[in-house]
Amino acid sequence: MQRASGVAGLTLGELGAEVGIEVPDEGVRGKGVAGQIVERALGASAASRAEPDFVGLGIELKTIPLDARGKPKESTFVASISLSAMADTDWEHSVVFKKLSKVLFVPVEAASSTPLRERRVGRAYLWVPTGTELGLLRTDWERLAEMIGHGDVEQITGHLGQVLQVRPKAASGSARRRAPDEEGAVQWTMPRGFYLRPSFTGAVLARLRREENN
DNA sequence: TATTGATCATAT
DNA sequence: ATATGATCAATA
Repeated sequence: MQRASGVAGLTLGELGAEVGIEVPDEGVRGKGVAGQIVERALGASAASRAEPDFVGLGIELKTIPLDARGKPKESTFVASISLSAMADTDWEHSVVFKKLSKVLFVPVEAASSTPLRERRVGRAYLWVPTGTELGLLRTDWERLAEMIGHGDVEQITGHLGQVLQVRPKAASGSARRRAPDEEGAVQWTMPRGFYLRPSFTGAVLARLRREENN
């Protein structure tokens, strides 16, 4: 938290220079760069592993783009899905549950009119989900996991899930992964990931702000 | 204009 | 290839 408060107010360009990461001019080339910069600045493991970023602390780091009103501009990617493993996993053992047990949200200005390098980093929030929040996540996760396990992955759209959704997560539209079909055999489908809806992360941040002021 | 589906960059 | 970091851009 001390490190996080130390980077609040800096721009991505300034912080990127400190940690040796160049900020691209084109927005399309800068996807993820805010996360990379903040990872290095705060000393996260910075490895692409299915574990929390701060392994010893069990804390997952997420930058979150906020608009001028302080609301999330985008959904928050949580984890890739091992489609073949979903049938044998329950909520408490899921990677989503593990990653969301503790999350450090680091806000970043998101107005597309502001060049990436001029966007400022905000004050961080440490989110530990309440029982209510966990219940919402669990309900969505179990519904989606059951569909995948039963071979109905192709029936899943981004419309499903009140707070947690499943959406494509791939380098291109031609990517394919193994998944169970309706008879338990293999079918090939698009890689997918779990994402938190902006309305949910917005409500979470609003709660954390309220509690800060009380 | 909000949301879903598609895509971009880096690391192992 | 597949995980991480996400945002872009077409659609509803």
